[in-house]
Amino acid sequence: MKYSKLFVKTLRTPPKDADTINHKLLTQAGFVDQLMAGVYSYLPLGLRVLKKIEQIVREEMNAIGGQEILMPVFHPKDNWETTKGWDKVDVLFKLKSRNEKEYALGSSEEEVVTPLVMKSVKSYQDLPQAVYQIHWKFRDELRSKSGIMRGREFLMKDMYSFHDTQEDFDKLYEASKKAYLKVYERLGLVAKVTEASGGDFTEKISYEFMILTDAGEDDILYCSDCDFCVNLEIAKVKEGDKCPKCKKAALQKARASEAGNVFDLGQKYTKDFNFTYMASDGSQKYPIMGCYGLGVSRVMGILVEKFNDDRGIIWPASVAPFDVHLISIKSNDKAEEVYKKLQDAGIEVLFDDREDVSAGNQFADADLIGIPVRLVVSAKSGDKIEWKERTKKETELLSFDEVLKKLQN
RNA sequence: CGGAGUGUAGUGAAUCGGUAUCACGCUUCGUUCGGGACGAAGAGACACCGGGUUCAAUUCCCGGCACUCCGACCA
Repeated sequence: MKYSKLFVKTLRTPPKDADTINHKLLTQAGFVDQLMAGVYSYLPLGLRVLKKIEQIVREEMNAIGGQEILMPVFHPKDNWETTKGWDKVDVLFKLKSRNEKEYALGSSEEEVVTPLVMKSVKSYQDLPQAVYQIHWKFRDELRSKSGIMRGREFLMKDMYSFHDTQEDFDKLYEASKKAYLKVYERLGLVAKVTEASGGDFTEKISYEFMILTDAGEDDILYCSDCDFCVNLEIAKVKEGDKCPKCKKAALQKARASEAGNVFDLGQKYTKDFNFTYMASDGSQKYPIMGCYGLGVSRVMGILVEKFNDDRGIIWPASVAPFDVHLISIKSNDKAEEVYKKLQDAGIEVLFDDREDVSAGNQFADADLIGIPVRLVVSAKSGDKIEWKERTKKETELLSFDEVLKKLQN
C-alpha cells in the first residue's frame, strides 16, 4: 500500500474528546473514526489489524473443531420471547418495523444458533457440534466508554457447542480455555483465567479471560504465586488475604479488561427451544450447551493500551497492519524497487512514497502508526537499506537480501 | 440513569455583548530536504440546535442535543 493513496491522514494533535490511550492513538493515527459514542468506523489501517486478530482467533477455533458460520444480527422477537431474554436482557436493542412488528439486534446469538443447530441434530451421533462466527454485536450500554473497548457495537467471536454428555462438554470446555490462552499469547498478551459469575441464566461460574489494564472495567483479585484469580464481584476473599489455592502469597487487586469468556450453559437454551435428540439408549435428551466469547475489537483496544509510548502505537508483529513501513526520502525510484521486491517475496509493505513532506514528518508518522519494522531508502542509505525496529533506538544498514532474511525469520 | 466537564474552519486553541483570531492541516509558487523546514499568495466557520433578554448574542439566561470523565449498569 502506498501511503500517498491512503485516504486517511494522521493528525498532529488527537481530538480533544479522546481521553483513553486507545481512543487517542487509534484516532490520531487514522485507524478508526468515531461516529458516535461507542460506535466506530474501521479505516484501512484499523481494518487490517482487526482482520489479523480475527484470523488468529479463527485459526485457534478451527484447531479445536469449531466450524465457522455467519448468522444474522437482525433477530425476530419470538426467539427472544422463547428464552425470556426479550424482557430480561436490558442491553437488548429493540426495533419496530412500519407494521409494528418487533425485532432485536443481536447482543448474543443463543436465540439464533440453538434453533439453527436443532434443525440438523437428531441423534447423539450428530453430536458434538461447535459452530462459531465473527460478527458484530449490539448492546445498549448506558455508558459506552474507553474508545473501542466498550462499544455499543463491537466485533466478537462467539462460539456455541452442543454435547451429548457432561464429560464431552468438559473436554471442549478445557480445550477452549487452552485455545483462548493461545490466542492471547499470539497477540503478545497475558490473560488471567478468572472465576466469575455465570450471569442470569446459569448458576455455574464462568471463566473470564482478564488482561490487566487501567482502561479495563473489572476489578480482580489474583495471586502472584499461582494462577488463582477471581472477579471481585463474586469473590469470597479480599485484597491482602492469603491465596486460598496455594496458601502462599497475599492476594492483589488490579483493574482488568475482560477479553473473553466461556460459559457452561447447561440445558437452559436447549430446553427453551425444546431441542431434543435421541440418545444411545433410545431416550430423548436435551444437549448440554456451552458458549465462548472473545471480543475482537476490544482486544484491538487493549493492545494499544498495553503497547505504546509517547510517540505512538507499538503493534505486536502478529497483528500489525503491515510487516514493514518503508520510507523513501527523496529516493522513490530506488524505494519503488525495494517495495516491489518485498511484495513479491510476500511481505506486506506500507510504502511512504510522499515526496512533498519532510523526513521528520515521515518518521513521526511511522512511529505513530507503529509498524514493527521501519525501512528507509535515501541518498544516505546508498545501495543499502536502513533497518530500524519500532521498539529500538539503533538503526543498521543492510542489503536487500539481509533485510528479506530478517523479515522472513 | 445520577454527578461533573466541554461544544467556535479538517484538527487543536483565542475572543466572552458590536457578526470572529491564531497554529497545524489544505491549494498555488519559490527556496529547502534524515526527526514534525522557510517565505509569499490563497481557500476554508450559519460560532451544536431551539427559544429568551438586548438597539445588538459566539459571548448573558432558559430548554434541548452531542461528546468526554466519575459512579451505577454491563443477561
